[in-house]
Formats: sequence, structure tokens, C-alpha cells
Amino acid sequence: MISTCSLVTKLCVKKAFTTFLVAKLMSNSNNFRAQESPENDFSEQSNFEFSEYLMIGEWLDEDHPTSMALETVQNSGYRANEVDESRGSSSQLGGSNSRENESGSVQERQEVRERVAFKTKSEVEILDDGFKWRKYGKKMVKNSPNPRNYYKCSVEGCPVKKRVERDRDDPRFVITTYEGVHNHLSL
DNA sequence: CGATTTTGACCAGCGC
DNA sequence: GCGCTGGTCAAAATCG
Repeated sequence: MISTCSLVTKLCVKKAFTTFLVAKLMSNSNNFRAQESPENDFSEQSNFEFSEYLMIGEWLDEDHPTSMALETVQNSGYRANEVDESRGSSSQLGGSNSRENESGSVQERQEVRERVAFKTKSEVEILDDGFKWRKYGKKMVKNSPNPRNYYKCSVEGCPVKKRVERDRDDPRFVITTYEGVHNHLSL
């Protein structure tokens, strides 16, 4: 925390802002869905493919450019393993309705989660984004020489997770994927 | 000594 | 059904 060079500081600021922005976006999109609003969401405005996500933003930092992507994940049978135990109110993040309704009649209890991915040019993988994370897993993934690290928000009851891995094609970039919405303020 | 990380095991989903 | 893969658990180790 105290050993900060300007580089890290810059990253911290940017990440904190980014997280704030993401929380904003997520809460907005959730509200849209909750109100059955016919408004378009962000995927309508984005034309770029970024990995498996949709790119919706980009920072042009001279030293550490960051790309950002948003993805909505809908699972009909998300594991009811231990997600909603001891949580109380976090078993459903986005409620149960589907704005896509492409297949129709499948609006039972689909879990809607959202993921936001950042691709940041950085030497370090641990980017302080204003939240406190606890590492709970590490995996070697196929098609990549770099391990993937799994983190949970260490605030009790907060369902947010994130994955951190280095870009397979360009190891100078770190891909951070956030999943879920914080149910608390940062720190 | 409590909190966090490490790391192998375990589990579920998916394709064959 | 089986094996592969990604995600999570949990005990042990490490850290502050």
C-alpha cells in the first residue's frame, strides 16, 4: 500500500474510476431490466468484438492503455450448489426476466449475471481497484501458458468475483474479468 | 494469532 | 460413460 511509485498510483486511480463506472453501468442496466424498459443497453452501441465480450470503452493512457468489455451471461441452470447459502439476498443478481426473449417462453428463473473484462497493459497483475480481494484459486487454462487467478471480494456477503490472467497473445497485458455487482461501497 | 495465499482435490458441464 | 476443462473448496503454509 505504501510502496507506491507513480505508475502504481496511476493505475490505482484509473482502476478505481473504472470500478466505479462499472458499478454505475451495471446498476443502470439492472434497473432497465427491472423496469422492463424498452431502452437499448450498451451492446447496441458497440460494434467491436473483444475476445468473447463486447467492447464498450477504451482508455488511451500513454503508458497503460485499457480496454473494457461488457458481457451479459444468462444461465438457466446455474449451479445452486452453495451460492445462495448464508447469503440471504444475493442469490439472484439481476432478477428473473429476459429482455432478449429470442427463444421466448423461457422466462422462468434465468440467472442473469454480468461480466466486465478489462485488458490493461501492466507489469503487475494485482491492481488496486478500491476493493479488497481474497484469492481462492489458481488454474492453468488451456491455450495459454499463463495461469488464471480467482479472487472473491472479501467483504462478507458480497458476491463479486474476479479473474485475472495475462493475455495469451501479449503477456504485457493483464485481463481482469469482474463478475457480479458489489452490494457495498468500496472499502 | 488472525488473515491471506497456496495448492491439490473435488465437482459440474460438455463433447465425443 | 468417460475424459477433459474450468471453477471452487479447504487444509496447510505463509504472512503481517
